[in-house]
Amino acid sequence: MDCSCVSDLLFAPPALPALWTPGFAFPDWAYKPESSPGSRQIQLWHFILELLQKEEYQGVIAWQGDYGEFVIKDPDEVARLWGIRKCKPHMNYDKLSRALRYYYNKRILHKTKGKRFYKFNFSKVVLVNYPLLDMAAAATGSPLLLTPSPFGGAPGPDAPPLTPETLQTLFSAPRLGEPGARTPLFTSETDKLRLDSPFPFLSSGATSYSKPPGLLGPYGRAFPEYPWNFNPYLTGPFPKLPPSLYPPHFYPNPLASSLGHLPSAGAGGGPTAVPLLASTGEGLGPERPSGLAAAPRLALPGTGGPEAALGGKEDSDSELEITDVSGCSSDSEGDEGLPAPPKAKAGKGGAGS
DNA sequence: AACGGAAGCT
DNA sequence: AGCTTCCGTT
Repeated sequence: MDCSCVSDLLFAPPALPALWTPGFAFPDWAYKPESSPGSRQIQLWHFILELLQKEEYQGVIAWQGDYGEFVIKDPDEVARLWGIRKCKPHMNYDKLSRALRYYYNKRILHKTKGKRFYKFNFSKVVLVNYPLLDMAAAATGSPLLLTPSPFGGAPGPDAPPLTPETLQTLFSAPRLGEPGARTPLFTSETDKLRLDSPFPFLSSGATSYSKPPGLLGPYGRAFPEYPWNFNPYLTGPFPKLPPSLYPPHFYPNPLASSLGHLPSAGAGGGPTAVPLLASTGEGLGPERPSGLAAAPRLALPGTGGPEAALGGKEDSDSELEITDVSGCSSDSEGDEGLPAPPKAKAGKGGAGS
């Protein structure tokens, strides 16, 4: 009750400027859990997403593999961070992974080959947060939404099912990265990138999609460029998170302060009402070469040095960031002054898998 | 390292 | 409901 954990503070009424258009700069669903009925606390998948979104944690957890795949490079650290967030000092990977396993049934996550490799089911995540979309789609017959079966009944060219471009248009994202270099998105070749690829997960949630060979091609392409303007591979600087959601307390990231407002491209009367569609998540990502994992990260827009954000130091990340459990009251756990020392990652240089 | 049952907590 | 804790099994 009195755990004055910051997670509670996340609730703080966003002093969001009118400039902030939910659904635009960053997928609204990414933080939806806090406000979703039934769960006022941060959810694990959300936290994971959060970490994945910050490059500081690349040595700990990072997108890797295809679409929504990520790997937990440093299980202990992830667990520690999670423990801090939840005021559960005794959290460990064993427990955390149990929670992750519960996601299997929920179809939010599933395991992929490789140790500590998991994969997000974005569509599920979106659906979870925007059940209305589904209904709206059904009701309005909106071409944008979940297309029942990409095959056979696929909408014609007239009613393209949610192509990235559609999304792009709808939620035109301020793409910080330059157009050509790392985010070629949909070039003539890629623009066929639509839902002609398997989309089983929508209805079945079965998640066994296969990538569209045609457009994915060999690893050589850029990032998937997710719809909703959220590209997991591109821990983009701009949209980032609304400061109010991620208190500096947890993420002393200069970004926060530089984010007074967001470059909501679609601003000016965009379709804010309906944030995004649930489909695509997995169907439309080209693959990402592992080599690109460390692709040049975008620089922060204008403000504070990007350097500050991540600094060149990946080593100190864990120590710099979330280590503060002071916000947690002891009564919520047996956490006495946090026995867990700022675990210095001994031989963690490479942070490799 | 991963899985999943079982019980417990909030 | 969403974990957390614990644990036997693979």
